[in-house]
Amino acid sequence: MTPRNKELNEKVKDERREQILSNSLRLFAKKGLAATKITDISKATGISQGLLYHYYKSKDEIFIELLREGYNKMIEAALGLESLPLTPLEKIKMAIEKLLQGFEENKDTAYYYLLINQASIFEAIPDEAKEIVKSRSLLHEVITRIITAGQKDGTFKNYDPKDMAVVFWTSLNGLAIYNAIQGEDFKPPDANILIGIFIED
Amino acid sequence: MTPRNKELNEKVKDERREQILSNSLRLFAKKGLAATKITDISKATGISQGLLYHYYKSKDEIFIELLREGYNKMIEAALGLESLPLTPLEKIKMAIEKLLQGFEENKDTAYYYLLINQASIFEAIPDEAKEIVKSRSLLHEVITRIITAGQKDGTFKNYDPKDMAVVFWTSLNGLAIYNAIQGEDFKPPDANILIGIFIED
DNA sequence: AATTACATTGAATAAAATTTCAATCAATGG
DNA sequence: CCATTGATTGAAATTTTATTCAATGTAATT
Repeated sequence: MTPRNKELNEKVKDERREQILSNSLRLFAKKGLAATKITDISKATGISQGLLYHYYKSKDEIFIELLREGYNKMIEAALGLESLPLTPLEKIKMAIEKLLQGFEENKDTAYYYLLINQASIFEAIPDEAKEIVKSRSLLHEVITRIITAGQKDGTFKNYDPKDMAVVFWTSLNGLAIYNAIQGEDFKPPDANILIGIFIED
Repeated sequence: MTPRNKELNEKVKDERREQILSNSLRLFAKKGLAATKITDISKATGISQGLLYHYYKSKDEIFIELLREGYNKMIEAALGLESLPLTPLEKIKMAIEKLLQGFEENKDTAYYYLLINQASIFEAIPDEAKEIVKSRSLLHEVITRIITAGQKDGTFKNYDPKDMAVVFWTSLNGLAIYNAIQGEDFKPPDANILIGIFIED
């Protein structure tokens, strides 16, 4: 009865979704949600506009899915890092280095950062997206805990750990944006400069 | 012949322009260029859509004027700072403190930052805007010079001054964004944390 | 009070973008 | 090779946004 293998069909569908998401991520990051038109996405993906609606019911839905993906990746990375058997200083170093390296190697890392920024800054984004970015505080909490531990063991400077976490995230975020602006020309600064925020060297 | 005093008329016109610009700045910063509609601007300014076109021939034109204003303010501030009779360390301190203070006191400061970011990041902005943001490098150069001076006199750490300038600007930029996200809740972090990038303390 | 200049309006028009949908196509199991 | 399913298309319909413009209002000048 079934005219086509169910699994294969699902696979094709997943691949299409994947293509749409990956092109949308790049476009949203480079042009912004509002400036990215449905036709931009379908053209970039190489499909008709109609087909896009077969997979997603709106641009917003795609944006939300990407945002959720991005957030999950970041939170996973942060919690993973926290649970590693490393000293607080090693954890902070690793976070900075991995991120800088991520920017260079894989554009998606930076793209997700830009998406999250858009969702955080702009009012004109879907409510569901606004909900997702509220979990931003979770990331601050992870870093705050690592910093507090680093202060207890005496390696870190003794400023308010929340302030330090703010500086940590905002600096990396600033670098993500700088990376996006520079494009191919991006050369990450020496990670030790940033580490100087946390320790005397 | 002239039915109305020329100067008064000019003054009224300037005020209107001012109103339009000030409302546009806020809207562009909070919603982004593409998501800000002409009707948003006219409604916020309390004028008809038609009148908007009497003053500016497009949304882009308003954006470009604001961007130019913002850039000029920043470059003026940076060059002014550089020429003050202060030590390099005092200059860097002053830059950080003034900026953090500016964010708290005057929303426009942060709004201009967001505008510049949009113009830098997004592809879908007018060519003229792209031209303006190229002068971003001027700001990096000013800070690089101050840092180099601070290294000569022995107060600053000895990383590549260009790298340090990048970290300086990206960190402040990150804070500007954080400030925008937090809104009224924004509490600037202790400026000394950032100063730790430059000196041992 | 009449004239003039131009700010201002609001609605009409044009352009752009989104969404829907009937028709076609392609693959597969029977 | 036929029937079925659902992916895919392209264009029509709808909605949103930008732009133009004829008509009106207002205040200063003569």
